[in-house]
Amino acid sequence: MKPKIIVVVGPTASGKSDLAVEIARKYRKYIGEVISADSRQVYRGLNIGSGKITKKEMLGVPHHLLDVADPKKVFTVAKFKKLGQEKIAQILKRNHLPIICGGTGFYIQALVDNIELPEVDPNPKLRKKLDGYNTDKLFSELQKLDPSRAKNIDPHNRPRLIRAIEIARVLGKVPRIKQHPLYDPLFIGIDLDSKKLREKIHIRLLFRMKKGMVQEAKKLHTKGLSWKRMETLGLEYCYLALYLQKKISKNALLESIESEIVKYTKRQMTWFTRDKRILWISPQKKKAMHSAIASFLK
RNA sequence: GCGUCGGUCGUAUAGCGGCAAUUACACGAGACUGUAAAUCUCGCGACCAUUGGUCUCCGGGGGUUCGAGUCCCUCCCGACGCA
Repeated sequence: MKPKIIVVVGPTASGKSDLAVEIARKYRKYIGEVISADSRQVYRGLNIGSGKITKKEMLGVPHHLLDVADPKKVFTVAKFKKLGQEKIAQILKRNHLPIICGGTGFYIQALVDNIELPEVDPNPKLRKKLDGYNTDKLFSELQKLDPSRAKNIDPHNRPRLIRAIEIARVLGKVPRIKQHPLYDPLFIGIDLDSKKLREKIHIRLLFRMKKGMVQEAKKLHTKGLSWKRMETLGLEYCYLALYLQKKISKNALLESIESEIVKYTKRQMTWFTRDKRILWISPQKKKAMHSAIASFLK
């Protein structure tokens, strides 16, 4: 029997963190510990802007994989998967219940389904060279190395083409993706209608501005995070970086962040709705959710 | 009142006689093998359809032309300049 875990998913601002804490505290027999699955909350110092849960909001529930990386360096799915598996093992050893909670679909898939990622380290030299090629050339290069991968890959997506070539160079080809799940997951998805979600996004944004999101970004920069790097972090940090460099106005800052977040939630939903295991729960139907969890844990 | 420039698909913009009409944003749908808040694809007048077809479109009205966002006349609206 595989160990049981709970997975809480949903778009940004839907209230995942609170729900995870609630679940962690609800079942006395199973003491819950939360593992965050968020590609930005892993970084130290990205707090308000990434919507990281505060100590107070944790209500004593242990949280893992927050603040485990230096924002100056690139964190990856592979690292996340490794750390996540370690954390889950530790939690299970204590006889506690792991609750994975986050909005980064790829991270969740990697960890929960234990997908086998090709063990090929990034090769900066090769990447630099390949970056000089035009996209058609990258594609034909991959076709030569691994025709079957070339068939499935998006021929316009340069970063993916480069990574595929990088792998094929070392392994001869890009291995077919395999998964060997280690856990028995129950997926809970937070189901909010888009109007309600937009409202929450708006209110939350204003709240975070008040809490000092701009100052946070400024501080990150004085501590050595380059504007360029901050821009690649996306959403709020991207526009905060532009704003602090005086490239956009305050109005543009707020408008851009808000509309980018809305777009991001759509991309998240595109990912999540593909996973038929997810039990979608609207906030009014929490009772049904809890009874589903209770019977799952039996 | 005179003069100049301009009014194009939600917004901004291209177009200078063969056009359902460029590009960007917004919007919608979707993909996802180590940057995943990233990266990328498709659609965006309507209706049918397999390639394709039919209709309606560029401020209003009229005209020239086989054919008009595109040229001419006129009217309406806006910006700027001169009064």
